[in-house]
Amino acid sequence: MRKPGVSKTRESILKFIPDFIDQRGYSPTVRDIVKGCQLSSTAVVQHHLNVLEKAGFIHRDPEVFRSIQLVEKDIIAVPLLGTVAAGQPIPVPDSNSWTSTPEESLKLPRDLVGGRDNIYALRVKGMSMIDALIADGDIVVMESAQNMEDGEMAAVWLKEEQEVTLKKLYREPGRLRLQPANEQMKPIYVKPENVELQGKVVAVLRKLNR
Amino acid sequence: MRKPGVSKTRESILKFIPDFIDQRGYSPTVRDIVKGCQLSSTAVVQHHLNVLEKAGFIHRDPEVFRSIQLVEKDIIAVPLLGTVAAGQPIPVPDSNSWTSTPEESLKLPRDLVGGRDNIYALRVKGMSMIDALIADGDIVVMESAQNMEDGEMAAVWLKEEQEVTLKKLYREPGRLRLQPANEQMKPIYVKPENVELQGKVVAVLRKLNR
DNA sequence: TTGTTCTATAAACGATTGTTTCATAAACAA
DNA sequence: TTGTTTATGAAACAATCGTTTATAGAACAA
Repeated sequence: MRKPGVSKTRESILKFIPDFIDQRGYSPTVRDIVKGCQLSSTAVVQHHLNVLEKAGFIHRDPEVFRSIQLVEKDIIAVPLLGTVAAGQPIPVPDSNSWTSTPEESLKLPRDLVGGRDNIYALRVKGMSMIDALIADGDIVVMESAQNMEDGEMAAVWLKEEQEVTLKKLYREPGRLRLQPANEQMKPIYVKPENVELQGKVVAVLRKLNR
Repeated sequence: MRKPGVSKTRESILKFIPDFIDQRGYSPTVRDIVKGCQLSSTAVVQHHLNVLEKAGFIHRDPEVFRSIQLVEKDIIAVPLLGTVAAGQPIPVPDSNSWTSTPEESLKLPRDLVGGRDNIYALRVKGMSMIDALIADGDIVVMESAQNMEDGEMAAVWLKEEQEVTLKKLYREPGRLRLQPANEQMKPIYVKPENVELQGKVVAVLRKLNR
C-alpha cells in the first residue's frame, strides 16, 4: 500500500459521511465514498461499511440506495407527558408512558439532552416555579433519575408541604439544602425524610409569542 | 379516472414524503411514492414531482436516487453572536455578522423560531436579567426587529441608565410600560426617548449540568 | 518459514431507480 | 362543439448503485 496514513480509512469514512449529508442533504453511495475518501474500489468501502455497521456506528437498509444513516441522530423526540402545577406532584412516568403514544412530542436537538435516557418533558402551569426562574408556559425537560450529585437541579416533592419544587440539591449533615436558581434568594433546609426525588432537570425552554 | 378524490394527488405526495423520511430516515423513490400514494405509474409521480419542484416545495438532484428533499428543513442553525452582560448594550448584528462565520452556531428546532428571519442567539452572562427569569448561562434567541407589538418581549437599551433590559413592552400615552416577565414584580415606566429597541426575544433556552 | 487476519484492487453482475416515450383521459375555456 | 392544458397509464430504456467474486499485499504471531 502506498499511503501509510490511510490506516485510518474507517475514520475518514466516518468523517466523510456526515460531511456529505450536511452538504448534500442525503446519504452518499458506496461510490461517493470511494471518491470522497480517495479509495480505489467499492469493495473496500463495502467492507468498511460492514464493519462500521456491525460496530453500531451506522445503519443501512440492505439493497436500498443511499440508505446509510449515522446511528446518532442529531434530533430526538421527547414525549411531552403532561403539565406541572403548584401543589401537585410532577407526573413521573411509569413504564407504560414510554410505550404508549404520548399526546404530544417535542423535537429537540440531541445535544440538549446529551446521551441521557428516560427523558421527558413537562409544561409548567402557573408561576409556582418562579424562584427557579421558570415561568408559566415554560417547558422543562426532565430525566427520571434515582440518584443525584450535589449541585444538580432536581424536582423534589416535599411531603409535608404537599408541593413540588425545583431546586439545586446539596447534601449536608442531617439535612438537605435546597438552593433556588435565583441566587439572590435564600436556600431552604429540609429533612431527608420529607423529600421525594422526582427527577433531574435537564433543560428549560421558553418560547415567546405566537 | 375512477377516483374522483384523487384531485389532491399532489398534496398526498407532499404529505407522504415527510412521513416516509421520518419513518425510514431517507427519501422515497418515485416508485415508493407510487405505492405509498396508491398511484399506478411512475410517470404520474415524475410529473407531480416536477410541478412540486418548480413550485418550490421540494428539491431534487437530477439523476441522483433518493434525493428528494423538503425545502423546509426542521432544524435550523442560529449564529451565536456573543454574550450579554449587565451594563452593556446587546450586540446588534450588522450586515457583516450574517455573512461572516460566527464563532459558534446553535442548532434549534425550526418551530422554535417559526418563519422568522434575522435570528441570532446570545449567551447571558451574570444575573442582571433575573427579573426576566433569565439566569447566568441561559441562551436567548433574538430577532432583530424595528417594530414591536404590545406585549412582546423586547430587549431595550435604556440610555440614561446605560443598561439593557428584557421586558414586555406596552405603549401608553406619553410613556412606555416595561413589564417584567415575573408578574410579581412591578413594571417600570420610561419616556420613549430614553429607550432604544434592540430586538425581540424569540425564545429562552436553559441547559442544566454538563 | 507458515498460517491467519485484515485490508486493498479490479472487474463484473444484477437489482434499483430516474427518465422518457407514447397514448389516453379529464378539466376547462372559448 | 373545438382546442388547449393538465393529469394518468403502461412500458421500456438507461443510468445509478449495492453486491459479489477472485486475487493479492501487509501485518503479525507461532
